[in-house]
Amino acid sequence: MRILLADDHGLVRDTIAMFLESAGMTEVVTVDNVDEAIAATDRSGSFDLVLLDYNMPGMDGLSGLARLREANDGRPVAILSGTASPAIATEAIAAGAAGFVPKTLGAKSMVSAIRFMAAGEVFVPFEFMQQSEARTVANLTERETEVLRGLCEGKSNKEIARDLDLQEVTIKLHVKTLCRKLDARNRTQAAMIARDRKLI
Amino acid sequence: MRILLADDHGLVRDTIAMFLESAGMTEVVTVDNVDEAIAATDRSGSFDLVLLDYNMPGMDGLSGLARLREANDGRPVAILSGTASPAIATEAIAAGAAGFVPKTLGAKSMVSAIRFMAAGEVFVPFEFMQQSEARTVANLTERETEVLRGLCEGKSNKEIARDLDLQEVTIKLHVKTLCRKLDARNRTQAAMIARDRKLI
DNA sequence: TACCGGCCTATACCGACGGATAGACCCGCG
DNA sequence: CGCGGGTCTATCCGTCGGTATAGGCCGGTA
Repeated sequence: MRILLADDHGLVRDTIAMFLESAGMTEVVTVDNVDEAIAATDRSGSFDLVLLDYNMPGMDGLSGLARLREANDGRPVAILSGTASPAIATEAIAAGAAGFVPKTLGAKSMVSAIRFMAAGEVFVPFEFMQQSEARTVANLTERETEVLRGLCEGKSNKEIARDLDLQEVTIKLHVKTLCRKLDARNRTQAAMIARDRKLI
Repeated sequence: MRILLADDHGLVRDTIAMFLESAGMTEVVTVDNVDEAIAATDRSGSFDLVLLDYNMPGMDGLSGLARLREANDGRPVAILSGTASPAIATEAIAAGAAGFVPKTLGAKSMVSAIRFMAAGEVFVPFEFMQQSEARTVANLTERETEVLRGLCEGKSNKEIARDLDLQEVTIKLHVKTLCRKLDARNRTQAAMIARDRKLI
């Protein structure tokens, strides 16, 4: 199996390459930027799999991915990254990546993943995607989060007041401060924002 | 690599087993129910990977998974299914499954997946999880979905009316029917339900 | 001690929302 | 043709939500 590995961190690149060769990959070509990667495909034909570091000279977000996909004649191109988020992984897949390999993956697992992607399947580690995406907590007090929970359940101020054993006016107050903190214009938008940012 | 394959469909079971053996698995034991699977682990020790069909005598949801996990000394046990939903897959992983293999997976990919899981990683096919989960559409008219979209953006009736070039009263009407159709008590709950059921 | 911030309560106002009812238009279908 | 469903509009009314102002309580801190 012929692999092209593009990563600008020399140490990472070389150790991965050595491991892949010892795992039985017939040829592992390494480069340290996108342009060289394209040159490599021109020189020696398309690879069974191309691994691209997400943070690398010339990548420019996902446009480097598109260029390599074209250069590799539509055969699988995957993204490799130590830092990227699940959202970026999803974008990459949507943009046609064959998979997403976080550098936290174990070496043996990486080999299996590479075989998997070379077979034409899409690979993304499950536990990586389950990461709950930063959860940008907006400095809410305990009361406010309780009220926000009620909002997200579509309750009225009166109901929330009853549930928390408070007065309705108090809930109104909290809702107002919640709207200010979350930059929402009303309770509905506050609830939607809360769900988006997963701070329920 | 020693594999235990438990599936009550004889044809599926035998073809998968033959393919796995031809792919270099040293030993593939096949059984057709949970009890026999446990007996197999007792007889010949733990396996590198156990594959359990989700719909099989004795499975009883995910309790069969728990029994096999114990019987296999904590080594990987994965779920195999042709029908189960992404939600069930997520549950299975949460319950300690090593992965989830839909029967739509290609044979070569399945072998890679098995190697991956045997290496201790959690495997779930990305495109399988992306399936947008039924999208239980609640028979909404075109207008209603437009209004619902506005609701989900936290807009007021007046704003929605302006955007759709209608009168505010009309929006009120649609909001009311939306609440009835979605079984919501107010706009906020309607918006949350819409998001949950992914019908925006 | 005095002060501050988080929390709770109260009163009051106004606009928005939710519900009911009713009339009108257009279009497809039996 | 009549009928029903979807759509838009209108009026009315009660409730709820959002804002403002003002004050009391409590725990931590300068």
